[in-house]
Amino acid sequence: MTLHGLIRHDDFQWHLPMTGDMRVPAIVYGSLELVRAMEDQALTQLRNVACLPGIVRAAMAMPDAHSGYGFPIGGVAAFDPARGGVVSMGGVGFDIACGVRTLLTGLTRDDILARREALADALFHAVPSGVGQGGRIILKGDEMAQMLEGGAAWAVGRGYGLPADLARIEDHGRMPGAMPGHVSPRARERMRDQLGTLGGGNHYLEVQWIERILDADKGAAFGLREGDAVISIHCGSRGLGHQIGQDFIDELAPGSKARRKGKAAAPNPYLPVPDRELVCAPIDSEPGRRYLGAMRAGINCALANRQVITHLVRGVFADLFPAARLDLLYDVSHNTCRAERHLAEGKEQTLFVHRKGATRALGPGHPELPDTLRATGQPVLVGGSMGTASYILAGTAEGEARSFASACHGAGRSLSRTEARRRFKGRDVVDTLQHHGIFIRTFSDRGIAEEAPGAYKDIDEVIASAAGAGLAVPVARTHPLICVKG
DNA sequence: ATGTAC
Repeated sequence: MTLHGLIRHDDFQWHLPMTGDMRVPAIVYGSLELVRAMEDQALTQLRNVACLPGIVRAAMAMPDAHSGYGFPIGGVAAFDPARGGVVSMGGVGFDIACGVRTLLTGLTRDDILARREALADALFHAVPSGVGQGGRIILKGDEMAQMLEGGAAWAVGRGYGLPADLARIEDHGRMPGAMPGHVSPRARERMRDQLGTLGGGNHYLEVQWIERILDADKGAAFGLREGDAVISIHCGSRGLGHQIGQDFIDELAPGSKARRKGKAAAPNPYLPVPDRELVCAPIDSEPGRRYLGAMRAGINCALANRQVITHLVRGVFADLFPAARLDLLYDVSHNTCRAERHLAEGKEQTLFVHRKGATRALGPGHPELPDTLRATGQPVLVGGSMGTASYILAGTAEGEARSFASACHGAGRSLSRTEARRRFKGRDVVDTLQHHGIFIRTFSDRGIAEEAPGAYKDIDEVIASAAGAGLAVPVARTHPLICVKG
């Protein structure tokens, strides 16, 4: 059958054949229900991505995909630098290295319930949240450049967290190749007091309990037990990542800001692209290398941010649950472009994989995994919407082969922020969730309305699709107890 | 996502 021009390949995979300027086909992973509900604009964007130079195999959409800036959120695309492949700001996403990390607590749901009000208040107090909010750490002198260069490894060196944390972070907590010199003064200025802050939008700090283990062996290997409490932190590179993306779009998209200011727009030989929002530069070009260097600095910023927040959370638990030890399960970014080795067109090659609202999912045996995770595959952390379940999955060999080792990153929006604000009232949403035993702490009623569970797809359906497509295997389903929301 | 516009 066909839907939106997609041809059904099997229960969870749909193909968009090459038409017009497409250089490769497009693939959408998802159940009939999810694909039927997918916005036309997300599919148009996917088709546009398939037109970009140097794209390899296919433009892909994960089951949680929806429309974004240029690329769909939930989009995956890999480019070959040797064939004019590009890097795109819209393909990384504005919030560079936005991601999730999950901490084990060794505590049970009942332990948390006994101190729930105090814990919710203490976390809300300890971790600054909200749009534009700064924190108590001010980066001075060379510290900004060191943080952008060193990521979570820098943070651990400064006493924020434990050396053992680093093995449980992508790239061991530090993305190599960062070029802080290509991060604008304005981007740095925005970050000056934002390290260790959650931000707004869909970012959160949740205490969750494991209501179901879905794969006993992998669950045990991850240290997960039914009834235990875990902590999930979802945030990114705050104003810095956003400013990096904006700076490069302004530079590379003629006719945007530079022209408005009366300056000559920087000549960009790489445009036109099918959509101005897909503005990009060849990986092997001066601006491409500069953006990659700045973007990698943005990745380190997000890794450092989640590391510092972890330290703040540990401080809270040290007060309220002195016996608890908060071990890091894993930290994954879901807005990145990474150079990775993949088997494509019959040979192993280095490709630049954009994952925008998509999670890397390495299968068992992958050399980049730490020894402790080598046998199970990479933990794939998929955050649900506020008040709904989240999942922990594991990467698979099939996923490595099919989707450049990528899986979904969340529930995925089903309503725009504007539409969500129109339909829901923040106060009501908080009351309803409280009634269901989920404690929300926030400064922003408006943010709550935008993030209402009803504005998101059904996470269970998304996970069933990712699992059905073989992209990752579900290991545990968690449910929120406390949610600190920007 | 975002000092939700400079």
